[in-house]
Amino acid sequence: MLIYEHGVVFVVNELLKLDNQLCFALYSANLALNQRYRELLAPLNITYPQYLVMLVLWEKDQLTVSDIGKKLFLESSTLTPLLKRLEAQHLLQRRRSSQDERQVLIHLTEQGKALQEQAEQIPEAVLSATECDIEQLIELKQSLND
Amino acid sequence: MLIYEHGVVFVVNELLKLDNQLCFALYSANLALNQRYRELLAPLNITYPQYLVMLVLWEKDQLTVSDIGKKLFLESSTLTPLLKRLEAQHLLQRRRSSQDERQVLIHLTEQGKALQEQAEQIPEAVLSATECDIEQLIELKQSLND
DNA sequence: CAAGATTAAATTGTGTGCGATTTATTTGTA
DNA sequence: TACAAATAAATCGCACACAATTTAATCTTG
Repeated sequence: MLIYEHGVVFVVNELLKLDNQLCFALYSANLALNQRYRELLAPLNITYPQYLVMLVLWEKDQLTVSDIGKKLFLESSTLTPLLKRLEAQHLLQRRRSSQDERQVLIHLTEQGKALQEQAEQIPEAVLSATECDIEQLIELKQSLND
Repeated sequence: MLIYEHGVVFVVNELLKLDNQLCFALYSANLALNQRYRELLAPLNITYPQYLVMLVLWEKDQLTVSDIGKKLFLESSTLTPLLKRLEAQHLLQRRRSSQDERQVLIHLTEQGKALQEQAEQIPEAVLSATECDIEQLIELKQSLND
């Protein structure tokens, strides 16, 4: 900013432009991802966030709302209604913990467990098919979560 | 799937796992992005999608709703209410085209134009600051938009 | 043990997003 | 020129997503 002032300003502007493009790429990639999963999950009658919750529960059952929230970076204000919808579909049940009545334990129903097999038969991978650089995105996500 | 059946199944499973991780990385990176922009844009009193619309209009004014939709991959059902909110903030105006009364032309107000300078003074870049691989994500976005 | 602090979910209000449909206008064509 | 098809926005219903607040239970500390 001292001698090469114009140059520095230019570089900063270019960086901002690139940054905008980059963030927009992420934003619109996410839109496309949702679109893709909407079709893919239509036979299961669940949305992508609901699918994520099911993935978490298939991995480990009997979690609390905030356990799930920590794993998925979601607030109870998002999860509570979402979980109620999954409960309405008989995929899981919500029950107050007897140890700590503040907590609500989420556990899969038989139907919820059965859905896993159906989900595994969803044919193709969504992103891997596009043969993109994989590790980099995961690193990107890591650095975003700072 | 013929001779190395178990091996293939394993590879497919691993691919699906990786795919889930990758999509989740994208999903949660997008959550983090929104979070970051929420803070950044708080002084301007606009959301990230609203900011994207303003970016498009700063680049080229007098676009129709579907012009903006094509650039941002958004439907009129998303844009119409969003544009009404920006109009309510006096950042733009909506006017039926006289050439084609079906179209609605969006044009910036003086206040909307003035916001650009304020936006440029938003200090740092959001993503570039994390020094991630940049080209790769843009490529990823390209392949997602197939 | 009682009162305030903390914690876990739920609730409320606002703003995306999109599929499906509707309304109004324009285009195409018989 | 009339009338069906196509197009552009808008509307409606549903599902996230989160900030701010509320409710209920538990913990802490005097």
